[in-house]
Amino acid sequence: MRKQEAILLEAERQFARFGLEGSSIEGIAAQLGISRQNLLYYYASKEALYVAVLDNVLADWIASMEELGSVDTPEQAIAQYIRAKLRFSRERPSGTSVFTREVMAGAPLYRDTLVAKVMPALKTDVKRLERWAREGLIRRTNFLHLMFVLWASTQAYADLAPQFALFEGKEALDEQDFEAAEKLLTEMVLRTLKP
Amino acid sequence: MRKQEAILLEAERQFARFGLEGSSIEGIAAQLGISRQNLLYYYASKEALYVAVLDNVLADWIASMEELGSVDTPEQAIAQYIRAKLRFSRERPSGTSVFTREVMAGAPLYRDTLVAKVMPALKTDVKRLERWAREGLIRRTNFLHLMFVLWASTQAYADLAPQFALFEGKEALDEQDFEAAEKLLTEMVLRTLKP
Amino acid sequence: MRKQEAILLEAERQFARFGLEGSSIEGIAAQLGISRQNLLYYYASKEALYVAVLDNVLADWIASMEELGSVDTPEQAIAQYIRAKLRFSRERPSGTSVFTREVMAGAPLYRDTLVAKVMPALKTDVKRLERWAREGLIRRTNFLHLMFVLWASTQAYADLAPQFALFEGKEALDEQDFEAAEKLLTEMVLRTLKP
Amino acid sequence: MRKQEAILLEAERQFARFGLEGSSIEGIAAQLGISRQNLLYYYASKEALYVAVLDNVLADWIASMEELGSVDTPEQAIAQYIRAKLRFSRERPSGTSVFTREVMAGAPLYRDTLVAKVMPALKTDVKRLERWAREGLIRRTNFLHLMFVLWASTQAYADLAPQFALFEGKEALDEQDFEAAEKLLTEMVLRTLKP
DNA sequence: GATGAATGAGAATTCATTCAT
DNA sequence: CATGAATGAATTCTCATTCAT
Repeated sequence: MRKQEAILLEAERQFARFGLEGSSIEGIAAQLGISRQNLLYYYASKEALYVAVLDNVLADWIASMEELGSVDTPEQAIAQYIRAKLRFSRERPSGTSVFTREVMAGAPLYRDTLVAKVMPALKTDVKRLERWAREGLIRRTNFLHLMFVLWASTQAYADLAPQFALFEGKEALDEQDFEAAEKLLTEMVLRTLKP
Repeated sequence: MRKQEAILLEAERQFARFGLEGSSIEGIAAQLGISRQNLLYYYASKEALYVAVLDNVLADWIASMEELGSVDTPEQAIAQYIRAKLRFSRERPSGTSVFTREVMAGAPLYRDTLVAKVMPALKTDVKRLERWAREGLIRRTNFLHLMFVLWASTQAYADLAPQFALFEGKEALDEQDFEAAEKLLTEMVLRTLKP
Repeated sequence: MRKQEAILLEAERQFARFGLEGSSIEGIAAQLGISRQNLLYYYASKEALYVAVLDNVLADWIASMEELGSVDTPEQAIAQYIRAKLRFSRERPSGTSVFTREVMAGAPLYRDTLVAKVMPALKTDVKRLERWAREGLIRRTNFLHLMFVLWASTQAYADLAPQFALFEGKEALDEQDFEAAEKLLTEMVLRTLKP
Repeated sequence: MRKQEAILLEAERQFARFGLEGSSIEGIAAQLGISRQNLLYYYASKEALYVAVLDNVLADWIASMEELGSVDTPEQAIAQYIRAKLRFSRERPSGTSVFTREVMAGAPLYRDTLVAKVMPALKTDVKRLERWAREGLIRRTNFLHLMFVLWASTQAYADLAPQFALFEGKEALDEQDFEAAEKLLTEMVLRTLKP
């Protein structure tokens, strides 16, 4: 269905910007040139639409992070992780922000999914870092908080992009910003983990 | 007035969690045990209250960051900056989050203040880092993005605290988390900037 | 058509319980496992369905009351009338209640049919009672109101059945209740009419 | 508050005629010349208003039935009961009908109150009849169902009044009808209970 | 200061109904 | 026959705000 996806994307955009309560079904439908009731034909309620948006973003996010398994060295793995996460922030800033908003609200509607799907990925990453540390490939540090910092930083290039751009005197972040961010973050982590 | 401040703090808490549209004057007043008309006596409108909250948070934030000037070495300065920002995230998580939300929405109501009051501080910090780099005290890197990363990370310990806590299996972040974060971030930045 | 009747019966059940406005085409269709559009294929509108239900109930009611003509004594006639009406209340409680609801609403959609088809039957009954009174077979009393009372009482064993059952501590009225009602009502009327 | 009562009475009238779902807050408010929101200022929701109506009717009904205690003979008691119940049907037909509608729907919102407040009164009445029977003052019969019949009949003079009037060719039931009903019902019961 | 009363604006849903396929 | 798609009309309810006291 073309239409369902269009609704999903527009809803994502508005939820990201205005939050669940700040967005209206009317506003989303209007932007798409359809009637409010027609939108409700596809998604039975605002909340259902919201959850569908989260589901959709999460699925894409998981897909985009999955390609990372087949990497040899810690350096490559870390560089790839940062690149993938930043790319997602760049290509899907709204999706990223909807998640941040949900988390900031205490994840009232998405806590279970967060625990079921996001937490395991994080735990796997931490365990891999710990294994590498045991093998002497990287220096030991607080890997969980390292992941938090990486998560927060890469996320911010979507969530806080307007502020960053404003401070740079730009309309929006551009490719150079994302390259600089990637370079810096990779540098920071690699230096931190150098044995 | 005791009451004005109480209103401000409760509003801050609710705006942080539910956003501007997700919060209601009624809800804030109810939590304080006063009538919504009485609240409106102190703050003429919801938007006025919201701006007052932002003003209040910003003033406290600026105050808490100002003590940093009189420090000798880059190492001390950076350690202090991270400590101060994390302390603010810990002690004023709601205030921090209200700001993040406002920024995520594109700062519709607070853009000018952001430019007038926050940007200069950031520019000063960046310039100081550049001076130190010229003096050979620290390694040159993209200082602006470094500040972004620091901002994002420290902010996240307020905004994403529920998620971090959830992933740790805790009810809320505790002192150890903030200490770990401070240690890790300082370590990361210092290693990044080591000449 | 099997289906038309199934629709009619399910609609009768829901109209009886929730009223015309309290019932929805969707709800009736769902109970039958068909789509609401399909239901509308058989009955062009909700109102049409409602009238069809009333027509259907009325036809069956008239049929069930018609067998009464060929009875010899007043006693037998009265006993039979009460039995027939109670049996209808028992076997077709929903149909009975749809009628009561319509009447309570002032019969906005069914007044004419009521006058054309129900009133004559009532008048016939009253006239027969008056004839018997003239012949000295029964005591004279207000026969019209007697019929009202009989109508109301027998009807109530459908309409108010949930309340009666509740007061008896039962889930629903059972055979004994209907037998008791029949016995009592017959007794009451016969004693009332004994010359 | 004059206004609260006015709302209650108008709501009673409309709920009686159109049912809970068939009535609209807008319609009730319009009839009173106030805004929909103003009505909601007094009663927080449609359901709350509905329950308030039922509470109000029940209180008045209980009050109107309470005067019956101080009566000497069964004959007087029965006559008084019928008179009181019919008077209530006459003076408060809407209140009576709201109750009937609620019961017909299976008492989804008022079952508990029905059990707590109405059932005891009925049980008391039945017990009193049984005591009189033991004392030989009245003939024994099924007193519970006798009460049901009385309830149904007297109730019908409110609920089915439009139909009765229609059958009599009147606009509405008048004093004579209620007198006839009272006379007939009393007669019926007394004859039924004559030892 | 504080609150009862009132309202305009808007938002989410529900629902009957139509139309094309 | 049956249903996916779409919409107009209501309807409940929430909420910020105003005003009088």
